[in-house]
Amino acid sequence: MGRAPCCDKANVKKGPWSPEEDAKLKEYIDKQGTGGNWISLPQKAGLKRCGKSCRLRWLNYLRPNIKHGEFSDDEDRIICGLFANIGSRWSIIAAQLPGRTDNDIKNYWNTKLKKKLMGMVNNNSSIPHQRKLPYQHQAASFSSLLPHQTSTSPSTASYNCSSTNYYYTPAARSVLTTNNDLLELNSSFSSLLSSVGGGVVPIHLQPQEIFLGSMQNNYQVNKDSSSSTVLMFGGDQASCSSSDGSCNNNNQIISHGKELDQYHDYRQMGNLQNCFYSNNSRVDVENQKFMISTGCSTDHHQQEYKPNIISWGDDETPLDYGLEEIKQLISSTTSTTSNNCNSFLFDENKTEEKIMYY
DNA sequence: AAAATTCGCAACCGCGGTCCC
DNA sequence: TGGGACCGCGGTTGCGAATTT
Repeated sequence: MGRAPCCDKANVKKGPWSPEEDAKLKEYIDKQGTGGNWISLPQKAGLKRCGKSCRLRWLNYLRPNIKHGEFSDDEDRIICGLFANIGSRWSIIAAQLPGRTDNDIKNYWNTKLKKKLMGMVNNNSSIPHQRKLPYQHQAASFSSLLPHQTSTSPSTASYNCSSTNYYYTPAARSVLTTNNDLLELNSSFSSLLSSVGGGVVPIHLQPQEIFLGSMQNNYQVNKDSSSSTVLMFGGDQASCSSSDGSCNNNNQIISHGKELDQYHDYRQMGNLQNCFYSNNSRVDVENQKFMISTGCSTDHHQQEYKPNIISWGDDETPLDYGLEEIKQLISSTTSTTSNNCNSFLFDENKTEEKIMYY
């Protein structure tokens, strides 16, 4: 009845493989092959290991043509693309990447790629001990890992900010440059924003203040100001679809309803005019944080706000995203840029009060 | 310089499907 | 045909290395 037990579990070695064990296993398989039976292999090869362990060691480390080291941009794109389509089917993804193992890809995704995808615009400076790339590097590397696409979104947005006091944090500085009174969104970040469903919000106004990034310390909004213009970036719906939302283009305020307790509607901060933001951008008044995201879920019944993609500011961004959320993000790189349905675009021929949605 | 913390990766674990007796 | 072993996969863990405090 049935087969013999695979191994004497009390008598097998566990833990890291020694070079001697590696050599034994490699030599045996080179000469004899696996024989299609991993369970009997360790005994034949003179190893005190479980067959499962031998198989894993061979497949993930010893077999020929295994690639070690950095993943290329192309590999990143393939992984992202496949993950968006099939999820964490690592063995299938690995089949598309010669020399890479499912374990390798899984580790790479969990430790680097996911964070690269989610956190590249996040200023995590408040998070202690966190290793992070320079902002420029993060933005550049992120944009390069997304699936190739063609976008009709402008690659660079410029904003006439002469006679404007503007402040931006180091996080914003990495994606914004000033050039003869023009505030420009770096092309790499601009394309990134559009690729993840965010958009550029160029407005022809005469703002008094522009705040980008964290609103901590010196970057606090002047709550008494009646003329501050605040630029925010983030994906949005093409219409005011929120059930409790409002949309007031005439007053140059685009908002999507009252926010939950800790995430106030920006308008509640004062008499701010010319406040543009998407329903996915939030200002955490209590903690004075500015957050953008390309997607969020607001459970009105549970009174819970869950930013799930990007935050920007001195904010501890949750990186523990759900599979569907990550897939949604990656998927949006193709769906939103192909039809621009989520991107803000400014129509130069229109009046300053109007923003067109495409 | 030492301790604390976090990261990265190899290896293990457990489960579901398949195979074999 | 049923029960148990095997296989392969994805999730999790453990630990050394790296980094920060």
